[in-house]
Amino acid sequence: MTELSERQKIILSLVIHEYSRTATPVGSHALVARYNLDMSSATVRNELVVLTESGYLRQPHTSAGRVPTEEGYRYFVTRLTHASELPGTTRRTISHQFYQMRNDVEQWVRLAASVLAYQSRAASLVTPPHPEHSRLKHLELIATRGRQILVVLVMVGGEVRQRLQSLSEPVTQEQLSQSSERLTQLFQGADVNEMRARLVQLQGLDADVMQWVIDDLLQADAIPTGEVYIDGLTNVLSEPEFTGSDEARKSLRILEERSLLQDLVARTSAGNTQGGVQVLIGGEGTWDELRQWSLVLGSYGMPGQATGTLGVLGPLRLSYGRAISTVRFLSGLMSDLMAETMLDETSANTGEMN
Amino acid sequence: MTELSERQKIILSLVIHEYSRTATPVGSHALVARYNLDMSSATVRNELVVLTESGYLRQPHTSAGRVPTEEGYRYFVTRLTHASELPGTTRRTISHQFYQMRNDVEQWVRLAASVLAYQSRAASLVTPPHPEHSRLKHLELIATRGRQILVVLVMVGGEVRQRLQSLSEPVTQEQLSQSSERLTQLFQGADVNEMRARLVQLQGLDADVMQWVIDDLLQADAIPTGEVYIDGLTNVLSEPEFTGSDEARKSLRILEERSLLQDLVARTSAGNTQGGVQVLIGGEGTWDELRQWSLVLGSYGMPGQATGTLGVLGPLRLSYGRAISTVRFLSGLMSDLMAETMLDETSANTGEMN
DNA sequence: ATTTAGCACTCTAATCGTTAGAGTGCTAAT
DNA sequence: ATTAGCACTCTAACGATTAGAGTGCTAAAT
Repeated sequence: MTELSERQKIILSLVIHEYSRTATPVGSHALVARYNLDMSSATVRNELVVLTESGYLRQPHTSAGRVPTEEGYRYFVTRLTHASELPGTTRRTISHQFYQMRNDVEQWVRLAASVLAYQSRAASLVTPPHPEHSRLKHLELIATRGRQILVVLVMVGGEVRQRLQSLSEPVTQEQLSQSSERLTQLFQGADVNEMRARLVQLQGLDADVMQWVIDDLLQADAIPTGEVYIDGLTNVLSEPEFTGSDEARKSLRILEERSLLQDLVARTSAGNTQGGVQVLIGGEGTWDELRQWSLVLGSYGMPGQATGTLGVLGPLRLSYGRAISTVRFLSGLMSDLMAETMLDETSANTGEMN
Repeated sequence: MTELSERQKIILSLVIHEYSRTATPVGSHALVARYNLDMSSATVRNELVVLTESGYLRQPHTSAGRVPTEEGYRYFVTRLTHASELPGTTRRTISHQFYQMRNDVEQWVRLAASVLAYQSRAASLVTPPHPEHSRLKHLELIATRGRQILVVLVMVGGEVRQRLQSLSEPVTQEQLSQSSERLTQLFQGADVNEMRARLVQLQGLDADVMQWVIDDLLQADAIPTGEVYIDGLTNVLSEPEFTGSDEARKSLRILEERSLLQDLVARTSAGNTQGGVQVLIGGEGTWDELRQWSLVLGSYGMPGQATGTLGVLGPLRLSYGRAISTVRFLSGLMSDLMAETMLDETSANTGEMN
């Protein structure tokens, strides 16, 4: 509501910090003792009353310490401008690990999930880069058996898609190779719309193939992203808030509700933002399943081309500073790395680059 | 130790069944009441003494009911010959779902994990099919930018591998295409050994490329399998044995120890076997991390070519009947489906088929 | 020779006061 | 404005008590 004094802000931060550590309500005495505050517990107590009345703190019961409310966390996160960076040595170590496997994007995803989970001491989730507007780079048709062929699509940006299809009648690898070459020539750099526009000019095998390709790409663009890698589950399962059976345990279901996560990841817009990083606290009133969770989300990749999402998932008393700085760092690192390893050579044509 | 009487076997089964249901020690009265046994609790009690002395049951404390020991489960599983099949309607539903997405092997894996978790009410794990002895079907080189090229390998069986590589000097797509065609001609149907043998005949770009291909395949064959899909975590997390914090919660770590799972999956040989399905109970003395878990493992695919593993992971009091029948059914279904969709057309050359 | 009824005994888990301690809010003094 | 002091509150821990489920044994019944 009303603006807080500087001292109140500090006390709020300390309460949040202490509660993050201990997961138990924090009282005035404990605060003064632990942080060597040069004021008395009574003074702190007075401030706590204000913070409680403002809705940033809450008392489980009359004679207990204070617990941050979702509002409290939000205020704290918004004010968290100084968002500490990761230490230099850590940054270098992580960069090094990524450079080690710069050839295998699939590996990045796992590495990112692992690093994120370790650094934030919470669960992490990472999606592979997903082309926002796929453009074809190369098309290859390969005979497998009888009337079955394998369609391999290489997209601009390096993504490879494959699909098995049945033809109405058998063809030779010879024919397939010719068709591949023809279609690659014709549709190189094209996106779905352009393909569809030019589809009418084709006939026979070529037309069939391009119809499949279009279907496949439409489907791929519609689904936000295939898989969500999750790591650090045990970090979060051992937190006290997820040991009680009823409400708490039910909320673990979100770890399996991939669809929910995809939904979430899709609209990385709601909630607090912190230097390119989104912070969702307690589901923000919208996602009921997330009432017990906080989510720090970032994205990586090249906007307009291929992007992925990465994030930290933990209890409300998540260590936001650490989570945010790690997400931000990885977000930048992976984006740089992507730009470096697979620069888009069609950008000249499309003019999408600035 | 000594052979059990028929009645003792029945009672053992009932104890296991009841304990599976309730997760609490089962006593003589409860057994008689619940299963309408036409004998008195005293008689049952006498038999329970025998079963306990034989090591199949155990008492948490003097005046408690009985709990099955690992030995007890093993005996029970071994004797479980009648291994009930899944009901016909269920089988048909599942088959239908698989046929729906017969084009996308990646989807099978997820579907299998989902079905397995649902049917067994436990966690499930499934690995994608992994070629045991990869043979090249088609090789494609694609220019990306400057000196970077994308190497796409299509293996016999349909697996597609991709890898980004840097050349020492730039080449045109023209050159790459020629090289692709040449190498595909030359190495079609070859496995790693044959590639290595014929590598010396090559030079320049071709030699470089084949060296990468060999490296990649060696690495791929060495790692048992890339990813292990897990589903149904919440099924297992809500079980009472995993709510206590100490020993129990620590054992959840195995869900993240992908390496352990891969190790396990690799040697599908130890432990009890039940019609092609492996049953590991309580780590079988070898895997300490699995002391609290049981694992029902099966494999699918075409032996000698590409196989994957699928299994159920749950507490010791897992519903073995259900788990085994589901694993067996899926194992067969997926094997059939694989054979059907991607028959190996080089088998004539290699003579590996019977 | 089994099977079973009966009974004394054991152990857990739930219930219920009791209490120590951490914390609050208020008032009066600094 | 801050703080010392104090009465008050509420939880969580502790201990004692008890209901109930279960056992093992003995003696009677089949």
